[in-house]
Amino acid sequence: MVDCNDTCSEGGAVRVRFAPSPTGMLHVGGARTAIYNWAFARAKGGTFVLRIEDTDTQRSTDENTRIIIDAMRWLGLDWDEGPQVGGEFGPYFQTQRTQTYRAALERLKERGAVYPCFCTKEQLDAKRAAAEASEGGYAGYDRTCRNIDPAEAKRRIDAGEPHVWRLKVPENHGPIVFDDMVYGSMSFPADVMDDMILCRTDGTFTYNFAVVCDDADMQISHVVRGDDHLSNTPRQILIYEALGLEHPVFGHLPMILGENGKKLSKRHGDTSVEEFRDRGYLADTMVNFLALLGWSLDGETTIIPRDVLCGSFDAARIQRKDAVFDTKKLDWMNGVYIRDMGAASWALAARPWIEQAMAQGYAAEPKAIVVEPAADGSPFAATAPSPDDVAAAQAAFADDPSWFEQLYPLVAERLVRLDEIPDKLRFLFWGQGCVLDGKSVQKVLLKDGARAQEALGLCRQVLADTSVAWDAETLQLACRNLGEAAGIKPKLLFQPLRVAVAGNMVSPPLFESIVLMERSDVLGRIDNVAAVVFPDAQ
RNA sequence: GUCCCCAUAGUCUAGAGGUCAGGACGCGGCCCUUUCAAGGCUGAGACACGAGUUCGAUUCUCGUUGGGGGCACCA
Repeated sequence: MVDCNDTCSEGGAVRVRFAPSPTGMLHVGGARTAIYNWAFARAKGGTFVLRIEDTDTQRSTDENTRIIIDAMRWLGLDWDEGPQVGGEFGPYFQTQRTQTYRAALERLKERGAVYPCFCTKEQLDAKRAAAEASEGGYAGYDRTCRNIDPAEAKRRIDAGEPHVWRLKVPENHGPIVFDDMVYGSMSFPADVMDDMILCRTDGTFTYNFAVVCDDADMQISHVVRGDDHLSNTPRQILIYEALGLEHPVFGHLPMILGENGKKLSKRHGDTSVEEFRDRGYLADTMVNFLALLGWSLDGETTIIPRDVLCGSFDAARIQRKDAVFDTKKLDWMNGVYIRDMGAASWALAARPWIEQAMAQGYAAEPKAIVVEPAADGSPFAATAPSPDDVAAAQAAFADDPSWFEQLYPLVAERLVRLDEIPDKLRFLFWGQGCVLDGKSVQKVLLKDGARAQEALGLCRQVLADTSVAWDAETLQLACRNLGEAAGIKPKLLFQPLRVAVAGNMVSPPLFESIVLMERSDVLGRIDNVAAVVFPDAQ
């Protein structure tokens, strides 16, 4: 490991970049790379550049660019230069920088550091296939065109023969060495380096060439990127040397692996940050969790607010070992952040799911009591809300957002993800209807000798008494006292009420929930449930 | 085939010659409790293996094994 302070102070201002290619959504591995660059820049008072590497026109799309930028904004990784914010080293899309690559290539031609190659793709594929099949394996381009006489080459180019430009890797170069910010002293033998293609037949430029040009032109001081580029680094250094430029400091990050220890893939859960967002993980959680995958503050602290992260990010503490993405820990951390965020920001972040809960609640309303079989263990059958239900939910939220902050205490300690909200809060919006969980009905309301019907009656009596304040603590005490007088234990008194009101023996706090509902709805619901569950009673 | 990297509990990690190998997630138990949680206390659980170096290795060196990555007219 290299002491970064040395390299930083020598090089002057810290300029780092995150350079995603818009060939897909923002992958969590990419997000972590972005976080490290961002935190490093902030910790060093440097500049964080966002650059879109869209040289692969086949796979790059504007849609993906938009998604990636949105994800960066959502994560709160603000960039100082790049798309939407500009900067003096723009443009920040590689497809708009071809002139600079062309100029660089001309420079290399003048220096005799490149040569044209007339081998066709088909010829190269065939050669590679043959080499791989043979004993020695493939050892790179065989340099057929490297020794073509320059005059001859010029003749063929002028004749319009298709060709690419390759880097002429110097003979007898000696090992390529550099100090990596995380891996320390690195050394690669130069004689195994391929004469890589810099400019394709169609005149477009390859990644390795484009990054070097861009990083040089944008005066990037530290290239912090994924481990998968470690082997590319000596090739790029060769290009810097051919161009007569100093190379930046490199820092390579270990990979993020899936729970199976293999490369993270869609097969084993979500991989893009927008998928995590849509499942109700908070941006703060993602930044904290990802930051800790391969880096530690002190080995003890796990909850690290972003201001601490970008205040104390130390590249020397970046791990060299690949890390496994642990969803269980992510869930735990999200719960911590939810408990910590406060009602106002929760209501804001949770809005889509609260509206969903309401819409589903309305959809179930026709005052009908539905008993769901408990066979599959799922508490509720999904009832599809109508567009009207959805519109009503949105209107309610828009009407008085602050009302919804009252829901926070009901679920703050019970949520792992925001997308669990509908399941937990739907019952509040059922009106006088109720979707009863069959298992809960059996185990609580119809339990032998539990006096459930009596308990329900007692509670109803309290809830119907308008002289008792509609306040959670007051109602709870009044019920408790009545139950005590009747010789019914709290558990046997409250559980039946819980099932009648929430439809399930598991729910958010009972009376805290009840006081958020209309008294008439609560009483009506209890009556409706009783009528269904105890039909012969009266 | 070739080049490169990595190796502390199931997982994320602290550790940089002498530590009771520390913390976190998860898991078990107890407490709290009208459910579920949250919270508190507590328990089990790791230095991949083999040689060296050393008075002494988790820590340094080499090897083995096991993982991972690169070697494209992809990025």
